Amino acid sequence: MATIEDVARRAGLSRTTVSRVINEHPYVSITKKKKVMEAMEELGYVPNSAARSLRNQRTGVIAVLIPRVMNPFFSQLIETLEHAASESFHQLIICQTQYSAKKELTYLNLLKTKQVDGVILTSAENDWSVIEEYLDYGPIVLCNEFEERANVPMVFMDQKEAGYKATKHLIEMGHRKIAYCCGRYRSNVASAREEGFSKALAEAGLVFDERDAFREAITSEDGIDIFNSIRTRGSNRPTAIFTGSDEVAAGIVSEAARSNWSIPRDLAVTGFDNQVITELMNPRITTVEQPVCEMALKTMEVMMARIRLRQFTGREMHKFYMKLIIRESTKMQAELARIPY
Amino acid sequence: MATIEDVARRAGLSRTTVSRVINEHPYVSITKKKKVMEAMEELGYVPNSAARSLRNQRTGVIAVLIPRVMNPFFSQLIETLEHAASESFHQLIICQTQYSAKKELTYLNLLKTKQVDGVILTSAENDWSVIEEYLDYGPIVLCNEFEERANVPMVFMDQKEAGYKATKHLIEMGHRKIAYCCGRYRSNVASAREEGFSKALAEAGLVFDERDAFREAITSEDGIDIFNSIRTRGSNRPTAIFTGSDEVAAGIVSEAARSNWSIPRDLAVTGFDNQVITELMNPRITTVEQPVCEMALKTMEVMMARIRLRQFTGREMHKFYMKLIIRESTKMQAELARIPY
DNA sequence: CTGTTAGCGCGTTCAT
DNA sequence: ATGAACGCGCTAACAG
Repeated sequence: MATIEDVARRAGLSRTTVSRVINEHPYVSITKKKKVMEAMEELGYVPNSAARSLRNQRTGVIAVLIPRVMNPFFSQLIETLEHAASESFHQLIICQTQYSAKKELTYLNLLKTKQVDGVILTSAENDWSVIEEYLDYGPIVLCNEFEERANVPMVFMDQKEAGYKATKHLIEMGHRKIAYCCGRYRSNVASAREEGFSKALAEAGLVFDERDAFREAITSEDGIDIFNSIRTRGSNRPTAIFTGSDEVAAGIVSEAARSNWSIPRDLAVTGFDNQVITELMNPRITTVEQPVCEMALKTMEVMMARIRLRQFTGREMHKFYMKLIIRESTKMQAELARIPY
Repeated sequence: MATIEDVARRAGLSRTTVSRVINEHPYVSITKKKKVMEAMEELGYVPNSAARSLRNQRTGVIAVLIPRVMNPFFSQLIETLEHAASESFHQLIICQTQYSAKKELTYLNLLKTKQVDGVILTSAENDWSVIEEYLDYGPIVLCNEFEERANVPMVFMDQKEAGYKATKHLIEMGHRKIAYCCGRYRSNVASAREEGFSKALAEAGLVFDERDAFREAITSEDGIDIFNSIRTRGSNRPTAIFTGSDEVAAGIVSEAARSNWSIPRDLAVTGFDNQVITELMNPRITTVEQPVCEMALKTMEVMMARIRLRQFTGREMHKFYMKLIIRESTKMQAELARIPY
């Protein structure tokens, strides 16, 4: 491996001059600059990043913590985050917490060990008081996740509004008994959605039956189970279900078809995230679209600012809003056709 | 930030002793070891990884290059790879090439800059002759991708067999005119599948009509387009289609339902990868299952060996085999029911 | 404009 | 069993 020293010798100059060329410093004569470039070329020289990090006290790397890459919402987020990062000449490293608090801490340690300049947290597994301590070592930005007590930037969607509007839509479609379904219980995201759901119900004078709550639904298989538990229930079944995940919704729709239920007639279903699968199912699934790209861009913008200013603490809220996409899983085709566009 | 020096002072010992404790070196008395541990605890000391990398000439990080995290085949691969890496006390960094040759080179440069100890390549975008040069800087292991000329370890599935067996299944179901569909043209993976496809056709005395070839199909939307191009073709339509992607297959099945075609009666469809969606579509989709976990484990095992031995070149083939999963998109439900299990 | 020098934090001889 | 000293490769004063 060629080092900066080798390049300097070959060019007949000092390390400093070579370093200046690398870092596009002014005050280097054209001729010497050219000499250095040639030497670098000939030796196939590339700066050693560990040495640079050590010297500069920064790595140019940002960690994004997500639960799992297989979750399409998060992988879509990553797509945009990465693009934005490279625009700012930073690299992204993607860390999967697998919903494990311990793994999350392992990755937060990247800040301590100086392997990354900042951490983007999309779904906190640990209590905020635990996470907060890492702010001594670098900036943390919450994206998607939010936390009342947190003294850091937060970029998130109004989840309460999402729960509210989707549920209100179901009510407008004539449903009076609506089931609720979300992923892990203790997430702020889930509880905000539930608030919105309850608010819509309350406004319509409806009651929320705890038997209609499913709070551990993540996969399409969970959706299948939920459908069957509804189907086999004798009387007093819900006629609609709000879900916090397109995959779960797809599982419900799929299993409903196999049981010869007609959707939305026998059961109306809403999903969440507007993933590809919602358009492939039959009927297509009504869903909540999140402004993922805008959120990702804002997140990176805020992160860059924090890194630049070395300002790790300080609350900052950036709220985004959803869009309800109405399809056949909640509205009869005939009704949809009547909508002018 | 506390450094090793701070810890040494606090413990009233030398840096060397502290370093020995950190690296679990023998020849440190119990008492002093305890003292060091205490000092580290009190100061919240964490070793600086840049300094360690610089000194040790290794980072403990491995890069995995994949086209996109949103592709479920690759994200599943990553799940297992990451698990295996952490078992070997290594970290994984996930790099998306976005099918861009230029981006791929950017990431291969991580080897040159010593940011990673090795690179796992799952889908090569550049010609092998270009990639080969990076072998001067660290080990490269091909996983999923393969390349006749490559002098590195390759872990892959027999794609030709997959194309052959899936196609043979369609022939056994009575089809005589079968369409072929794959992703990007110039991939070795795709061409091996096509070889198998052609072989099955040839054995049955069937001809491969170029009008039945679709070679740019990646997304479910591509599947929709393909279905419509088949549907609107007047006569001489294929009665079955082999695809190299479950998403494309799902697009076809979905659009077929909307056009009131009956699958598999009007068109039989096979997918690839056994993704969740194949079980959610109606009918469920026949597909090829790859031994993803086994391949990931072998890949990491081989990578660790190469890193340990500092042996970057040397061909090594690890071939794995597929499993055909037959469902209703190729076989009438009545027929499937007759299969004993 | 250019070179000399002094660390960044750590691990490892080589002494003792 | 412990410590002193060197250098991994790079950049930023400082001096010219």
